[in-house]
Order: sequence, then structure tokens, then C-alpha cells
Amino acid sequence: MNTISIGIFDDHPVVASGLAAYLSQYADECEIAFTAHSRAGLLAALQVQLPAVLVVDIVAPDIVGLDLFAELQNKYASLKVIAYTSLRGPILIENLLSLGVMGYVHKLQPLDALIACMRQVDAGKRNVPEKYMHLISRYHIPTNRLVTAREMEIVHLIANEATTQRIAEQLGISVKTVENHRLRIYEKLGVKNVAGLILELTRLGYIS
Amino acid sequence: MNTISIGIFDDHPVVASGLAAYLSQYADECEIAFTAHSRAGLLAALQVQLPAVLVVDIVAPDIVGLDLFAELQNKYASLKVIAYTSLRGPILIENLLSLGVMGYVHKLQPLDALIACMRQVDAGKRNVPEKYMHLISRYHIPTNRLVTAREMEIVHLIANEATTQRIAEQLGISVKTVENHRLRIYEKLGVKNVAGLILELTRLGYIS
DNA sequence: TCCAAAATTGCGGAAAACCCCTATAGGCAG
DNA sequence: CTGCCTATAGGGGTTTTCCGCAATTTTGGA
Repeated sequence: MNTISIGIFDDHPVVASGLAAYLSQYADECEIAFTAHSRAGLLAALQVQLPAVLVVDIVAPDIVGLDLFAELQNKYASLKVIAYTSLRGPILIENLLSLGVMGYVHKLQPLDALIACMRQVDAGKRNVPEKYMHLISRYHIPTNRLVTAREMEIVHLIANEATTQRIAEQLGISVKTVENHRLRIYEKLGVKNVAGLILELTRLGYIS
Repeated sequence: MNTISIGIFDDHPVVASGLAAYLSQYADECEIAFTAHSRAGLLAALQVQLPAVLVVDIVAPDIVGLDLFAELQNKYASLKVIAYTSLRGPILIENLLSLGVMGYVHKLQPLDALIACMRQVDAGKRNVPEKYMHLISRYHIPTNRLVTAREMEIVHLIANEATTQRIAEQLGISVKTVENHRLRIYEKLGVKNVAGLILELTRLGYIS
């Protein structure tokens, strides 16, 4: 059995260092290449040593998240990435798969689940929880379920307690247009009003 | 130097087990009594072995959170509790202090901060971040800043996408009363509208 | 290249939220 | 007992959000 070289990225030091300490119990099977707590630190560490598997926490899809995976995919095509996060949901998983992420483990799962996933992924197999496995075969993004760039702009302004009127001014468009965007977003996310919107966005990790 | 007996409670196995593995590097200074991932597990573990210091993650003040501290305080008055969480804010810290929590460390801090806090707390000293230290001397709860039980009921209904009208029906009170509660809550939390309310509540951990 | 799907833009009208005020009854602490 | 706070509720408004519907531009695939 060869040893798996592992990189760990998590903004919570306790997770990165703690996981490294925990995994060192499995020293015959894996080897910690590095731990990183920031995006800059991660990119620096990857240039020094490229592990086989990278465990990444997604804090928020638009901050330390989805775009990072795209970047990693370009720079290090051979790197196998596992998303290890407390975010959930089929939309997220579809996104991850479409970006080339190899594995997904939720943080509430036992550590065994992560270790199992690492083994699978190191062997070149995609690995997500059973109930999402069917997504692997069709892991393209159904565009009509994703919030667009324009919608994201509006979403962030809403989260900043801006009214539709202020948003319209800020973006230089009609109030009615902004309203329409809002409703479309509600529809896509399956919520009924602002309360639901904000809650769902935090659940998905789009806003802090 | 005596060894500190430590219990760890966190719903994320990676944090509980990882932290335990990490701390075992400091074996001359501390000793892990147990790790727990659920409330029931914690209470069972405490009956078997009572550590000197208990590190607890607060997921949400009303779920695995503030009320737990009150319970622990009653049952195990000598137990020194450290809140180790990714929630923040002066309101939270005041709440914690008022419930007898001895220490608070944010999860984005380096692990050294937690270890330093454990030393302080084990020595009987309250320990919170510098900028909140002034709260220790007056750690009573300013009641007018906390959401009341009734307000919490309403807050949860709002988070469930209920309209003011539906809330009024559900609670058997007037729409106007519910409106009044809403505005009062906004005022207390310093937000302008539902968007701000929901975001602030998730920040404080009151809703998922 | 051309068509269909989508993103983005917009309007009128209804519903809900938001604001400022007043007012009563009960509980609890100084 | 006398404030202070909570919970209740109303009047009378303004503002914002929500709902259907529709036009225009952009985009992506056959």
C-alpha cells in the first residue's frame, strides 16, 4: 500500500492542524505535505510541494470556494481535490462536480468518511455521499438553477440591507428590473421572501 | 507544572478528534479526558469523568449553546467552560459571561490562543479577547439588548418565511402586535429590515 | 448561421413590511 | 408603590416587497 500525500486547507487552524495531527496516526497510509489557513498560503505551499490529494474547506462559494477550484484545476490538473465543508445541498454538489472536484465530505460526518473518501479519490474515483452519486454521471450545471453574475450583485446588496430602490440607483437600472431579479432568484432557490433568501444564501455559503 | 484535564465537545468530529490529537503533543501539560460530538454524549461523558476544563463549541445559542452552559453550571459548578466557536459579537460574549463561562476563543484564532486560554482558565482566571475584557467587570445582561422568549418565537417564524399575518394567526395575537415585536427586534439588533435581521441572527447563531 | 433558451430589462397592481404614535395590563425589582 | 420592561393592540400612514406579464438583448448549441 503506497502512502497518500495530502495537503490540507482550512481557515480554522483547529481543523487544519487538528486534522493533520489526527491523520498522523495513519502514518503508514498517508503523509501530510502541508497545512494552510489562507488562500495565499495554500498557493505558496502548492508551489513548493504538490500533494496527490488536497482537502479544502469551502467557507463561501464566492470567497474561498468555487472559483478556487477552477483556479486549481487550471494550474494543477493532476491535483485531486476533496471538498470538506459544512455547506450542503445538491446545487452545491453539482457545482463542485462541474468544477472537477473529486470528492465531497460533510464536516458532520465521522472522520472515517473523510479517510474513506481520500482512499477512493487517491485511486482516481469520484466520491460523494450515496444520495448524490447519481449526479456524477450528469455533472454539468443546469444553468437555470444558478444565480447569475448580475443576480449575485443584487444578492449582495440585499444582504447589505439595501432596498430595491437603492439597488436600482446603485446599478443604474429601473426599480422594476431589480424587483424582477429578486423574484427570479427566489424562484431559483425555492424561497418565498427575503427571509428565506438570506437564510438559504447563508446555508449555501454565498454570504457570511 | 500539573497537567490540565480537558474535555472536548464539538459537533464536528474533525474538530473534537483533531483537537484531541493535536493537544496530545502537549502531553506533559494536558490530558484529554474525553471527546464528545453530541449533547447526550457530553452529559454521559461528564458523569464518568469530570475534567477541569471543558472546551465547547456553540453552534447556535438556542440549540447546542447558551442553555447548555446554564445546565452545566447547575450540575457541575466547579467545571470551567471555554466557548470555542466561530460565532462572534459583544452580545454573545456578554451572554456567555453572564452564564458563568470562563473563557472564549474564536475558531479563526491560532491554536496557541486556545492553549493560552486553557492555561488561564485552569488557573481560575476568566479569559476573553482583549477588546472584550472590559465586559468581565460588568457581565450582567443588559436585558433590553436581548431578544425575549416571545420575540424568539416570532423570529423563528420569520425565518420560516411566515408573513406577519400568518405569525399573528399562529400565535393567536393581533397583526399589529407582531409588527411591533418585529420593529423592536430590529431596533435591538441594530438592523434595518428582514434581510439584516436574518443575517444578524445567523451571525449570532440563533438560527441555522 | 440560425434558432431557442437564457439573461436582462421593464410596467401595473396587490400585498406585505415598515414607521411613528398612543395606550393598557401584568410582572418584577428597587 | 413606583418605575421599568414585556406583551398586548390600534390608527394611519409611507415604503418596500411581491406577483403576473411582456419586450429586448445575449448566449449557446445544432
